[in-house]
Amino acid sequence: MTKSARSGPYICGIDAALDVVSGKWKGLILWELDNYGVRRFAELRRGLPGVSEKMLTQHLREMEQDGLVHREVYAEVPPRVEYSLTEHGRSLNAALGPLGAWGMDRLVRERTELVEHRDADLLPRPS
Amino acid sequence: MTKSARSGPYICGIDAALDVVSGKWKGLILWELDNYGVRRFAELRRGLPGVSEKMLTQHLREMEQDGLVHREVYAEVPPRVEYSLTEHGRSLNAALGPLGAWGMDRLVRERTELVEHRDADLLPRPS
DNA sequence: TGGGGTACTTACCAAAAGGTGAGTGAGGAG
DNA sequence: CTCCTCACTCACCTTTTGGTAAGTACCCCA
Repeated sequence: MTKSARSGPYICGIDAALDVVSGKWKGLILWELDNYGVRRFAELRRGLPGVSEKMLTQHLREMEQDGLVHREVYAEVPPRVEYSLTEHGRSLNAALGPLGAWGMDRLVRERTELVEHRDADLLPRPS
Repeated sequence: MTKSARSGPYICGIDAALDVVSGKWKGLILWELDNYGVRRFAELRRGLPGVSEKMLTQHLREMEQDGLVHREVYAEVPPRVEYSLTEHGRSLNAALGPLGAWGMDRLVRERTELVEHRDADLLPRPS
């Protein structure tokens, strides 16, 4: 009961998936954890320029609740906490692959169009 | 200039893509338009139970700006406006496919776990 | 003794997102 | 004559989201 979805009900799978990745930094957290495998709190913070500590912990807790990340606490001093992706989290990242590619494509296209516009503005139309 | 991205800059493609689909109803709008091909405003409203007219127009305008949907206005009375996906929008939907599948999987798993929990609660442990 | 690092939590605030209810203006149904 | 439909727009409000700054408790380094 404590682990059920935070919102819903969902109409389709997209709904359910978007709910889990929506959050200013979640995409980047996923990407960072997938890239490095294991990361400590401060490493993540440094890897996400501009994130506040509050949001980082909040997002990590939610993703833990959602079964995406694993949190390992070592009872040392100074404290050490390591975050990594669960199997479920890794499968989410795989499912996000095509979307990421689409986004990259879009970014490239945007820049291309801007360049074209600049050229069109600079060059007088051939008469 | 008027058509550049609404936010950014983006760190990776996921970022850019999520920006375009984040919005309470955008996933459903995409799904509805992909399903039916062409939909009128009122049809979309009826297809998205609970959406407010304000949010529906707002989301449609943003998606139009982002080059995902095409808006065709017929100068008739009563007014008629038809929405459909652009090529870009259809490619986004394709890229969302795996994510949607992941989400469905997650929903099914969730229900399965609930059922397992219920069973575990109902059945006394074999001693 | 003072500063930095570890991984947080808490209170307070600002901005963004989203909902509500009204109004538009013409046509068609009752 | 009144209400409903179409596709919106607008003003106002609430909810959600995210940021800021401080505090915690202990350690290491100079």
